[in-house]
Amino acid sequence: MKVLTKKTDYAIRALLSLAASKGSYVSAKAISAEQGIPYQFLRGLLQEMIRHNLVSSKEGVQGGFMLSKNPDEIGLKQLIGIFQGKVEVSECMFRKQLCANRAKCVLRHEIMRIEQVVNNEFDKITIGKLQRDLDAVNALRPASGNVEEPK
Amino acid sequence: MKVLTKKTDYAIRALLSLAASKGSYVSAKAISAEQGIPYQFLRGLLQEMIRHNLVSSKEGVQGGFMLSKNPDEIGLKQLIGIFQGKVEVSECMFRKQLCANRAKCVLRHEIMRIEQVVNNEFDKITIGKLQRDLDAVNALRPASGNVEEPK
DNA sequence: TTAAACTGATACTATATTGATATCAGATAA
DNA sequence: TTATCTGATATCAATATAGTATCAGTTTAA
Ligand code: FES
Ligand code: FES
Repeated sequence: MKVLTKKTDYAIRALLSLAASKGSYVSAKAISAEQGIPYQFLRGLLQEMIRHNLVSSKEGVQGGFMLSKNPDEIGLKQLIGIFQGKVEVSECMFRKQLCANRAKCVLRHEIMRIEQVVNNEFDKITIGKLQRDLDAVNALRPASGNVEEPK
Repeated sequence: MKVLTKKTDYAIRALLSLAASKGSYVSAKAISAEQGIPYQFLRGLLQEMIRHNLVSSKEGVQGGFMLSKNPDEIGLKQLIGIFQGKVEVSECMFRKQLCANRAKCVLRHEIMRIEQVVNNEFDKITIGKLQRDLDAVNALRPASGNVEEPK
């Protein structure tokens, strides 16, 4: 059970790159290099995020992408929604007859409760929060961009 | 994002069938009919559950399957672990170099917290609990096995 | 004593999802 | 006026999910 797919993972990283260069355009190429994301794959993600009004773009030389929202207004819940589809219990409830009385279905009820909890938690994690957390960590080891790779 | 795949979904239902016939063997055919689970698919699931000591079997005529544990000792967390692989954050941490200092990685940290919560919640939901909840619901509408299908 | 009702074990197929590339047209700045 | 960008698609490969088929062996009961 994978919580975050590559798409969401990459999208978060890309947004963190954009958040770090607030106010100026960053090219897909630059983000790709910085975050190690396959270039064309990233392009697709950025276009998807344009459609959802998370970023805006500028074409041509020196063009690129920029956040079109406050980083605190971009939550993981939304990103997961965009790139993985919203959290679903299971498709059991779509099979007619088999789950009669689904309004009272116990299993469904229990899992929707968990769904709630998860969504709430993911909603609290925003790009802004991650950015600040990241800054805090970087402040502790101010030297190079890279530290020793843990086992 | 699908929380429960068919495998887990079906496994839960099968276990509920077994729990309802405590002490006697129930054939895969019977479970398949009762729960609307594709026969051969179900067989595979049952065998997998034997390997994990959740059920035991008896071959031949009048053979079948039986719970080999107390229903309260079978939690959804374990079932998800068996049929969907244990909950993982994302595979980002396996790509060497890209996530240096992963011990302090913010995103990873946040998501592992959620992972904890989810696992705890899933662990609380056992076959025994579902069975009791189910009984309670059935007690409210004691007549036929089926009620009107909600829209 | 044998046929029907079972499970064990495995191989296979189909479909969907995920991850990744490739192309070409058009915009823009130097 | 060309190199650097994005827009928009089309395509492809790898993996995961869902479901089917087959055959061997066990057990019960007629
Ligand atoms: S609605 Fe499907 S298991 Fe209940
Ligand atoms: S360990 Fe991979 S994003 Fe942090």
